[in-house]
Formats: sequence, structure tokens, C-alpha cells
Amino acid sequence: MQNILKQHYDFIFEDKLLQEIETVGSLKNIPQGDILIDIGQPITHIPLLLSGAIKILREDQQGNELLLYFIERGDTCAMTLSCCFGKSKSKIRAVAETNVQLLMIPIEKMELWMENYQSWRNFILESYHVRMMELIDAVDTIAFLRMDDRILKYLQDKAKVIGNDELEVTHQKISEDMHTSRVVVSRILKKLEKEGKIQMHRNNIKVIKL
DNA sequence: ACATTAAGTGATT
DNA sequence: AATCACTTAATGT
Repeated sequence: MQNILKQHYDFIFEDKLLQEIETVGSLKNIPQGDILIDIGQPITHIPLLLSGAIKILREDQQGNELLLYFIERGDTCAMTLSCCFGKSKSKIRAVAETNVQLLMIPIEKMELWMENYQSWRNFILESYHVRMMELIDAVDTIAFLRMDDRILKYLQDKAKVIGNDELEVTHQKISEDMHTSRVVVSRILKKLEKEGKIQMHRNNIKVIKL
């Protein structure tokens, strides 16, 4: 575990902080598909992502989901950070996109480290910034791109975060993430395949244009 | 062989 | 782009 921690955070955190993280943090392995944090849940820990990828979803009153963005290793969840400061509950749902390895830090450490470690302050601020940009990007995607571009972007992002251009996914699942109907997804995927951007098989889509 | 689930298609709004 | 109704194809039992 020391190794994994060092591997991703060695250049970010100072040695003393790394040691503290090690003693205070608890290592967690989450299998693919598990919900890490759901809407309305209070936040008790800050997750540091060691490996794998997480997708962040929003949900409407009817229970329809909408994908906001993915989080990759070396990142943390900005929602969690925001909740720590505001002492509010989660406004989003986080689902393990792949098997995920996390280091959970109790939120009590947040303020303490903010005061004592410059590297921690920088990390938090940087995370906020990066996440804010992601969110703007997500809004642009939803507001300005048409469904076919949105789906292509979705497939590319997904391929990127899992590090594999072969996606095991059904049209139905895509439609849920994109908040549209399966029929629309099928038609658009068909179009993308004709354009040579993807290849389709049952339960499997290969992304050509990355 | 049959049931189930995934994907394709035309028509309508 | 959404929805309906229906078909076809793949897969599990």
C-alpha cells in the first residue's frame, strides 16, 4: 500500500504528510458497479483514488440518471470536498466504473491538514479547479452538442478511463447514462459504425477514433 | 426447443 | 429526439 500511495502521490505530498495519510487512511477495494456515495448521504471520509475510475451522476425527481463526468486515479472527489466545508450532504451519486482502490481519509483531518501542509492545500485547491473545469465541460457537452456527438464523446471518455477501447456495455446502459432512450442510442451507434468510428458487437463496442 | 435479453427498424409526434 | 410497436438476432436453460 505504501507503494501504491507513493506511486500516485509521491510528487504531490511531502513525506510527513504521506506518512500521516498512511497511518490515518483506510484502504478500500470497491468492485465494479458499486455505489460509493449516493445522493443525500452525509460525507464522513474523503476518498483518494488510487486505481480504477469512478463515474459521477446526477439524478432527477423521477430517478433518471445523467452522467456528469468520470474521475480517474490520482484524483479526489470535489463533491466530497465541497461537502466537507459546507457540512452538507452529497448532491451526486458516485458509482465504481471499474474495480476501484480507494484510500479513505476521515474528514476531521481535512482542516488540520489544510493548516499544516502546504502540499495538501495545493492539492485541494487544484482538485477544485480541475473539477470545476470538468463540470463546465460537462455542461457544454449536454447543452451544445447533439446526441451523436455526446455519445461519441461518452464512448471515448469511457474508453480512456478504463484504458481499453473495447467497452462492455449495452445500448440500454448508454441510454441511461445519457438520459435518452435506447432506440436513439441504437440509431446513433449504427451511424457511428457506418462512419467507421466504432465497431459494434453484442454487449461490446470497440472505439476506433480515440 | 423455448424463454429472455439485446439490438434493429418504420411510423408517428 | 422521443415513443410505440414490432422484428430479428444472440444467448441462456
